[in-house]
Amino acid sequence: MPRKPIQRRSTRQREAIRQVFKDHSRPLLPTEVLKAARRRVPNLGLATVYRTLKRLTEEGWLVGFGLPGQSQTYYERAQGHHHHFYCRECEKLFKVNCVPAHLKDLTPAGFVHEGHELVLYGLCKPCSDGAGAGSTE
Amino acid sequence: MPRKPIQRRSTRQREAIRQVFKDHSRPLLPTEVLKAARRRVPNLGLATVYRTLKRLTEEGWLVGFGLPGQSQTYYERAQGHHHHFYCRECEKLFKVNCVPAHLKDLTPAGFVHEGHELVLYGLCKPCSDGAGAGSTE
DNA sequence: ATAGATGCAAAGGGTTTGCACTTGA
DNA sequence: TCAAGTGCAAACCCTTTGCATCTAT
Repeated sequence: MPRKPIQRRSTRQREAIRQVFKDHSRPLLPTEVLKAARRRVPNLGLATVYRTLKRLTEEGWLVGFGLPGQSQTYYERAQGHHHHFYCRECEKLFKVNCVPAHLKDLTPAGFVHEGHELVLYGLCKPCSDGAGAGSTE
Repeated sequence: MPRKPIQRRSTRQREAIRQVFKDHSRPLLPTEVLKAARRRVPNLGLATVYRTLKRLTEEGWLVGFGLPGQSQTYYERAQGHHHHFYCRECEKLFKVNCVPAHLKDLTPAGFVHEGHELVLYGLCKPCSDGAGAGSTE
């Protein structure tokens, strides 16, 4: 039986959430998305944010990822494969280029490599310079 | 003032938990540790497991890490730096060698690299061969 | 009209914490 | 002795889900 493709509607909430990601380049937490999206849809609910993030991720418009040791999931637009540098001082995330070849080489013989997740951590330039947190909003 | 170093006592619970990690080479979840340790200390509590895992990690005897997209934290003995390959089929974790130099090179200029976390994922050999899950207990 | 979407509150899963009791040194 | 450690239950945080209501199409 041909499964009927679920219809997707365009709602104020959904568009507001999409816009938030168009306005921010850095990875966002669900609560950050909620806060930002509420500027357009004041009574937006957190459940809707979660449902929408999940939906947009399934559609491939967003990608979610978690930091080691943190239970929360960050989301950002799915544009180009890259990784992250996490500053333990200001807790911001920075994009880092990927070197697929090297990483793939680590895959044990006979194993099928489908993807990878990498997080570097330490201090970002602003923090290592002794300055306070930078402003990479 | 010289801060008084907190005294560490040797208890049945703590030794039982340590023993669990000596008996298993693969990363374990807190509940798995609980289950295994209860064979020695029947009425061991989950809270004690969490407190002990935290303590042993602070002492450097264990290392904890999380898989992208999973909220749980795995623990294993801190012996030699390495990473993991996660099989999406049988959900087992395999050790993978590390290539520090390459990863460190990804660190943006001016940033201080203190560490990194890498997870490769795909199919392990047994699963890609069409066989059921292997037995890498 | 009607299936998809929303908001709220309740429920879930993992982890932490408060507190009285127990125990190792 | 007595502070460190433990067990239990309640509390927490993040996320999902049930359900009545709302709204694109």
